[in-house]
Amino acid sequence: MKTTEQLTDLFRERGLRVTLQRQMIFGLLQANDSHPTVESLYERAQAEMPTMSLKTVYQTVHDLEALGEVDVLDLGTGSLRVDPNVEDHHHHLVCSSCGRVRDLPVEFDGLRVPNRYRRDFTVDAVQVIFRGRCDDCA
Amino acid sequence: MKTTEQLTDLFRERGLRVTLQRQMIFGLLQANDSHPTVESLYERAQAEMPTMSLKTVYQTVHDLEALGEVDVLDLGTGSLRVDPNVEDHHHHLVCSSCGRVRDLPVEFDGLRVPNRYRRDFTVDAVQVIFRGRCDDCA
DNA sequence: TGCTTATCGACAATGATTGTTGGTAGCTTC
DNA sequence: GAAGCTACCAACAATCATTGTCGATAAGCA
Repeated sequence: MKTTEQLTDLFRERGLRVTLQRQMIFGLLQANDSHPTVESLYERAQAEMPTMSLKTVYQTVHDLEALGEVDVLDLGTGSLRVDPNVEDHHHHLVCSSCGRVRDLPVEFDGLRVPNRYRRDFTVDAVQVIFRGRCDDCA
Repeated sequence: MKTTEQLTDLFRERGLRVTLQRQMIFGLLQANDSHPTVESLYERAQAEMPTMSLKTVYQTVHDLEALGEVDVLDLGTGSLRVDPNVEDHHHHLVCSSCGRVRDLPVEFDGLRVPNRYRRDFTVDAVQVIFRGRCDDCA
């Protein structure tokens, strides 16, 4: 995703207002590869800004998603994960127990739907999820 | 998954009781490749057995899952999908709009997590989801 | 500086799934 | 075939993540 300054400009260009709350959320997501849940972003934000509301975090995350600055992933862990790395296409390794997520580079490119199975469908994305258990949970 | 008769035996072996409700659900899942939601199974069951409860469908589906007779999938469509095809490993093509699901054969076997990314993790499954739009939704 | 309106925070509502409970009915044993 | 044990049933309430509503506030523009 872009830097906080670039996001500020981008939001204003689109007629969106840049508030302290939003700037804090921008900051929490910068170079964050922990795939945080919305709830966990909220907790971290609230520690510094006690009036932050959960709704505001959801709202801002969805605004960022609409601008293509983050991916909001459902990895089957019960809640959505925010992934600010939209630059490098990658896959995910997920702990089935605690929900921890690790990014994986795409070393097996060319995953395609065989032609005869494409009928009636326009395919536009592949998501690969490896599931397992992290050492802390094993 | 096994036939209704085989499932009846299997349930009894495990000390589970086989009721009319469960047999009806077994029947609804036989050779069903539509990846139904629990809710849709419930609706179909209720049409023939008006007293069927949603809880019973959830319960039975989870019992079948525990016995390895169905997979319960979270494909990001908002509700769980029941997949009775546990025999042939396969992947899925999902319509982002209506949630329709099609099975895909595994033509790209050997998807592996590169060794250096496996540290601290024991990987035991891969899930590949192709996303797109079906013609009805396009 | 003042105005317009997007955003805020508080609260209630939704939808999918699970917990609880008294009564019922499968299965086993005799 | 009858009796008893207990898993299962259906109805209801509760939970969790997420979204809708709304009056008050403050961001950005003129």
